[in-house]
Amino acid sequence: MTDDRGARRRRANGEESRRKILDATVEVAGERGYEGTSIALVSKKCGLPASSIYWHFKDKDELIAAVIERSFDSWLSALTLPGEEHGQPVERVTEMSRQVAKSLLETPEFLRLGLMLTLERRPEEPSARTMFLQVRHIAAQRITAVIGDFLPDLDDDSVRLLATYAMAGADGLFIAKEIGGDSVDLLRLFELHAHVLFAAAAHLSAGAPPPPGLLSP
Amino acid sequence: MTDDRGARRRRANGEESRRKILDATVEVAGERGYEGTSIALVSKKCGLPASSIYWHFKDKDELIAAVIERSFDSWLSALTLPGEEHGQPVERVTEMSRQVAKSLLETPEFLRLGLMLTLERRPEEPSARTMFLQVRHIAAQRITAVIGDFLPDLDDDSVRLLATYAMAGADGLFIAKEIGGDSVDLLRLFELHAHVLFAAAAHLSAGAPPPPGLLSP
Amino acid sequence: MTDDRGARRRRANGEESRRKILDATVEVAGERGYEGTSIALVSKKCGLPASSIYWHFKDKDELIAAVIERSFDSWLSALTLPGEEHGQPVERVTEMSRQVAKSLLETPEFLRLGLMLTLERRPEEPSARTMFLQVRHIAAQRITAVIGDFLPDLDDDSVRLLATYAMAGADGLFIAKEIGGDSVDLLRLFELHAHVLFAAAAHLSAGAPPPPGLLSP
Amino acid sequence: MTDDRGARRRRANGEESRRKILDATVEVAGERGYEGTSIALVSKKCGLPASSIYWHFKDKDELIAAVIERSFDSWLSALTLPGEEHGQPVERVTEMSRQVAKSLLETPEFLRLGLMLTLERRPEEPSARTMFLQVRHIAAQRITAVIGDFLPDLDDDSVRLLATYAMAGADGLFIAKEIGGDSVDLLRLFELHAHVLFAAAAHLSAGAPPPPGLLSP
DNA sequence: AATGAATGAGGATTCATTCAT
DNA sequence: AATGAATGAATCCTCATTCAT
Repeated sequence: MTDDRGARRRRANGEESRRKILDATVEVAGERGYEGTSIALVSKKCGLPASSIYWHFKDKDELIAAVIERSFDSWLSALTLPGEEHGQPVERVTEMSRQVAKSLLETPEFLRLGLMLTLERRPEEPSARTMFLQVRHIAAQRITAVIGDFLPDLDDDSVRLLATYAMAGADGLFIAKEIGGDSVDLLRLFELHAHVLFAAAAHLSAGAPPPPGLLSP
Repeated sequence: MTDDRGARRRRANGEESRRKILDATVEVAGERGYEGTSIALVSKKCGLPASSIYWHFKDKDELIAAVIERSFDSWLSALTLPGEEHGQPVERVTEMSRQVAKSLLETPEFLRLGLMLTLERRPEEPSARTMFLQVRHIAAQRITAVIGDFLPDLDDDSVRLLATYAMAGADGLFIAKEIGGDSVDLLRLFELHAHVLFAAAAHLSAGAPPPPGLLSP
Repeated sequence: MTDDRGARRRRANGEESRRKILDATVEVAGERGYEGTSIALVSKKCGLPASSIYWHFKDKDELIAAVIERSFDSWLSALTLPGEEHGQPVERVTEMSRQVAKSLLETPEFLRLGLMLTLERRPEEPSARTMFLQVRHIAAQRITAVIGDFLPDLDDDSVRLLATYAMAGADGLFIAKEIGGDSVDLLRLFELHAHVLFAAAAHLSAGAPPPPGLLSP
Repeated sequence: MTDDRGARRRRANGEESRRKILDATVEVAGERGYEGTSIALVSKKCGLPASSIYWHFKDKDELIAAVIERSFDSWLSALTLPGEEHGQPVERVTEMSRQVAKSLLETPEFLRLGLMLTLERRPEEPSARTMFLQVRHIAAQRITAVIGDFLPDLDDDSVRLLATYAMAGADGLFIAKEIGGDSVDLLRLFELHAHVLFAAAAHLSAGAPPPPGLLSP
């Protein structure tokens, strides 16, 4: 049995190698961004020679795009959103926020790398960046759907605005956590964010000048 | 006279060269981040040879730190905050938000580069990153002061939480604008953000007073 | 029956694969020479994985040698030389020239690749080069034979010189065509070459100091 | 004095370095062609690190183009063509041929590399190839001029044909020498070539006047 | 008869930086 | 105050080839 393992080690195993490469790449790219990710470093981290990486991925760009894709998938699946059947809006949105906060605490590489790619404005858009914007678009659509569901009276424009604001808050809070470290209570901030979204919704549906103090108890 | 002029010229050129280098660097670094900024590219953009850049700046790290510093200064000076004497809280905060939104639209390189540096988690913290965190800390203190001023009843913890939330919103909205481009109405979003901050304040001050120490580790 | 067909199919595929590889290699090597021909490129062109190429050919050197060999064969067979029985020398040589010109127009890869290999002076003579020199030697012998046949009075040295000159002309004209493209009338040039060979023969048989002006009308 | 030399060695000397690089490159490229010429090999031959080569030349392509240009110049200047004032046509052309033969024996790298580039048909024409074709075009014009001078009665088409034939002969004989080595008497072959050109001229001017337009497509 | 996977060596080129002038 | 030239380390990527299946 143990002998077998030794043999297996020597045997080519594409699937596993691919996984090892991706694992190493998330780690490196999540720390250092697109340019900072060198094939040599990934190679060292995953134990495979650089040329083997090129067997599995056309080039660095495709490698990082693959990382984004996989990270998003695993991040999404880590997000066990509450069913739609129970609970009141406030509680459900709060629960969602909590889920997102937790997932960002557990797998921060996905968003960190994605935001780094987003902020880069290089001439030749790397496909990794495009990939992130795509998966982000998917997330945005989900949020829009949820908001439209919860607040059926809101016009489309306001729904979109609210969705943008919701995502922006998540991005910003994530960054705050990255900077502040342990001194930042991400869960509480996300709770606040959830609460506040209702205020925003009220503000938007009430139309211009929302009566101040409406939201305070 | 002519000698004097020649001398002045030469000295002036020194400063002009420095400026040209910094100008080129904001452009490049704002597009490509820390690693993506190469001395050769900066050299090509500013027309001066690479070795001249090293006459003005010790190394790449110091160059980018200088860029951050200068960008922050010019960003701050573009921020003509309203005096504290007039207006109601709501209006004043709204006006502040508008100012910030406008400044981010005008000089986005500062925050873009800063956030890129922030997200990078490289082993040897470049002083450019540290520089950004410092200037960001200054900004955070100002916001905290303003909030404490407006809402004197709020406990310190809540003020800090609110300040964090305020900055996070700004960061997130900036990113949303970077991604969405013209389809994102940054001014309106910042207005919403201002409103929302009051709701958050209300939530924090009225809601079950947060157990002290919850936020600090 | 069906089994048989399956078996035959499989065996036939072996040969077909070999052919596909050779086809791809002529194309690539005719364009880029020995060094410029990469197994990866050939693999992409023929659709078979690189390792399959190594099943059919020991290494790159042998692959290109095989290409040379096959190209020479097909070039030779495209060369329907006139029988020795009929016609006068002038006409027969002219016809030969025409044939050679036509064959070079139809399958230029053979000579192009061959000349590329010839001009390369690398330390370790690749067997591909040797192969070309061998087949070239065969061609040279044929020409020598033909010349000796036509001009029995010529001494061996002069025959060899003439043969060399004949081949050199063919090579040079081929190159001229490669450079000049459509603006070069290869057929007419080869006709001229044939004519001129007789003048050369006359010059050589007349012995040293050829009477100047003998050839002018 | 000797000390000075030691110091000079350490001192940067662009002109000399450039020359050393070019010298090394002719040697390598003349032997191995475009693809076979590696920057590492050139670096080793000239003693300068690879990165220094990139200070003097944008890339490999430009380096080899520069080699072609310089080689052609030095080849041309090695060609001490006889003055036009004295001698009979036959002798003058014979002398010219001898000069060309000698120059090709002395500096064969120029034509060898040039022909190698010529034969390559890669998609992205390297500028080195273009450069060779340009200098070759200059040479062709000179030959055309000389022929037109010597044989004023010849129509333009025939002059061009003859010039093409003359150059083709030179190319072919050069290749014959490359293949045959010492067994090939290049000087005698070039003498033969000179003679033959007169025969060709006679053939063209006396023979049925070529139908005009025959050569143009 | 074929191929997916692996691999070390080497390819061209760019990097940040230095140094003599 | 500036710069032409140099340099070693690193960059991404391709090379020819092998091997287990």
